[in-house]
Amino acid sequence: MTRRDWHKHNMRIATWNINGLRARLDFMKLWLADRKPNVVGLQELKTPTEDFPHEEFEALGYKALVHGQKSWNGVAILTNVDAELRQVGLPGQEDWGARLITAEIDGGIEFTTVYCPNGKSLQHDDYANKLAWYDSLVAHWSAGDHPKRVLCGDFNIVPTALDGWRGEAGAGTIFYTEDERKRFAAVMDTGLTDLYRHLYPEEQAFSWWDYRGGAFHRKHGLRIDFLLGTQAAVAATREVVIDRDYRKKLDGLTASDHAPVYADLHS
DNA sequence: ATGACATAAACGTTATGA
Repeated sequence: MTRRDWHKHNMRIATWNINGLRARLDFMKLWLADRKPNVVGLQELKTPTEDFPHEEFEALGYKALVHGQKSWNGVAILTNVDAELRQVGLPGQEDWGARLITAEIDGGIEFTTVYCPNGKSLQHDDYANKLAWYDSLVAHWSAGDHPKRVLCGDFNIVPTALDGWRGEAGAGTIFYTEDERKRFAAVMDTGLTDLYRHLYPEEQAFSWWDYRGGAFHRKHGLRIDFLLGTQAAVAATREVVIDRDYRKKLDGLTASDHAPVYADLHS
């Protein structure tokens, strides 16, 4: 079996909010070499598209499709298999940052990664914008059609009490509001399943911890980074890992405040 | 206590993040 054929049957896909591509480059290389993912959705590049360091990833066998911008936001798809760009930006929401990119992956997966708006606070205009951005995401996603689709990224919503360290006490506060949870449910209702939660219905596992106040060690985290898939993707999923070891400092390098999340798919 | 950390920005202070 050639390497190309192997990838048609076994695919490791991932999502990772890296909190600054240029600041995280050396750390990312260690993770890529260790976990060897085939497709990675990245969020929060904080880098203009034209400054993306393609050669650094090409040296590791990856090419990148990039939707960046200066200072903030920015998404990309890294692949070591063939991929074709399908969509750059969320239609109707281009003014709210570089937050969506889609590629067709060799082997038959349509792969989209998103960096959903944070919202800042319930009183802030960004909160209403966050809800509107989700409405646009649902409309855009519903207009598409592909048998094997993955929507992954940093969703900035805590879907259930189990997914946030504050549990039921968080209800009604930002990330935990009914309005946000309705939007997340609307995304799921387009025919998507949370790959981690599907395999581990009762586990409490977080993908983000605040840098401040020793949140990681105090287990004050949130699960806000998701790999969502259609039934064909769910059926192919063999394992899902929230890679919390890579939320820790490594060889003196600072980690992102988000852990990578990856899934192994077989077909 | 709106702090704590970390990142980027023609910057030594401010905006953003979740």
